[in-house]
Amino acid sequence: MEQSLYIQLSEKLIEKINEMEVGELLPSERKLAEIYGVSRTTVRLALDHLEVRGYILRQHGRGSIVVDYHKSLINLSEMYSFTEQMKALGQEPSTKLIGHSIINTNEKLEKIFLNGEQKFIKLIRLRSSDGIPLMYEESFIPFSKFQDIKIKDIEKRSLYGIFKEDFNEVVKLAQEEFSADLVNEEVARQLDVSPDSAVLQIYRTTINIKNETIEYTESKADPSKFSYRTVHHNHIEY
Amino acid sequence: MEQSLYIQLSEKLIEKINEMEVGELLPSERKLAEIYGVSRTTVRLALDHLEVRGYILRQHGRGSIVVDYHKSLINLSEMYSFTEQMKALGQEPSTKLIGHSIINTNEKLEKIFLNGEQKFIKLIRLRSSDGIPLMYEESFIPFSKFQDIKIKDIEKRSLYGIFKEDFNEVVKLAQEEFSADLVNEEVARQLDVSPDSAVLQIYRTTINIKNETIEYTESKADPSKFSYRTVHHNHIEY
DNA sequence: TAGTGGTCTAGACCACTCC
DNA sequence: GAGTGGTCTAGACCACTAA
Repeated sequence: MEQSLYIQLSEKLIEKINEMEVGELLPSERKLAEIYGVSRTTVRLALDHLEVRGYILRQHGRGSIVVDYHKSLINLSEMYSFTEQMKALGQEPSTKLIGHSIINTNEKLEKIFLNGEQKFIKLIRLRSSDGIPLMYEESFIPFSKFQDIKIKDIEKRSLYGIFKEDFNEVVKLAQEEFSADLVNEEVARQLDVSPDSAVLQIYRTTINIKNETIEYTESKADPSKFSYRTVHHNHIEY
Repeated sequence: MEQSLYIQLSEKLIEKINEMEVGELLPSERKLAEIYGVSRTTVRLALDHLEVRGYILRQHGRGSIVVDYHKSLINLSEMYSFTEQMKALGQEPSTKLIGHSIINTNEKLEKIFLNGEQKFIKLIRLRSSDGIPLMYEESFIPFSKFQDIKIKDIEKRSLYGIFKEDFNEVVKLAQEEFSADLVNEEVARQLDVSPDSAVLQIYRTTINIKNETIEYTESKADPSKFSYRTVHHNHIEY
């Protein structure tokens, strides 16, 4: 599959940016268009892409400024994928499947999935990076859609990869909610933290291209080892 | 100041979307261009704006689908402003200034501000919504830039409003980090939660248009009353 | 196959920054 | 005033969805 021009251009520009210092200015949009033989529109699409991902900031009348926010970001507007994010930060992710079962629906799951599904597959996973446990995750996926999932694959492939390759379910969007909680005994043991310590609680709902909910996950992260960073751009006036 | 065409168009489209049902399709981009007498580029800019803010989803070959994610979101790519976000959710925000002092720099602040600033103004605020305390915030702003700040205004105006109107400092971008912690005695008392309960810990650094750090804030939120939601769109392949 | 959103071009004018 | 990013136009072709 041939990538679009502006994506290719943004990749070339990332290489260039990696050789530059924070605070330096990129060539102007018109110059970049000339250098790479594309229209200014395409250059702008590539720069939009880089701005959202924390490689540059743009300043009206001045230019595109190199920044390094991308280095410390778990997430910008990209989809969350533990595996991908850890690799991007130069760490070696691993997943251990602690348990799996088929459960009946309950009030909470009904409110989330809204499709009358009666049974769900529950997956309990421990996520580690460079061998250190970071997150304890309980995931729920509808049985009718994913009953043929290969349990053995779950430790080796990402859940979203399995969804796409084996079930043709493409994740379009995820909603996440952040909160905090105290650990229980089981989670404390798995994460190797003291009982009654605080954990970062993340609730994630993922939605496919047809607007159906296909996954709900509750994660508990050790706050001393895993935190979540994001960047907001100011688009509105104050 | 005249707003750009695509912003005006996006506002008109929000009115239209508010009269539609979730799941309905907007007119096609070409039709919208014709209806509103603008180019398709302008329509696309307006739709980009709406997609990022959770009003629509776009599906290649199908159309722009009305969704209501904007209703449950504390944040999309908009800047974080407690006051604005609470109002958007239909709640009445209030701020109580618990304390303020001038402090000397320390190792942590030096690493964050990186400009050799020697003194900082420290503000301790309690943020409430409809009279219920949600967040305990400690903010640090450079003394040399903001020494003339009117302390009395802080309970009445938003900090970012004061920055802009009184100091001509426009916030360009904010970085936030989410973690979790146990409350201490003072915070437990202020938030009216039991000692040793967990709080959502938020660290925020805000940066102005010249790339200078102008504020650093540590917030502790009561997780039973305040959580943080966000949406990620899938731009990459899995 | 018709219609949709996604990408891309060439060109124009405006608003802003910096000298 | 020169150069920059921001907005806008008119038009084209491609890739995808749905009937």
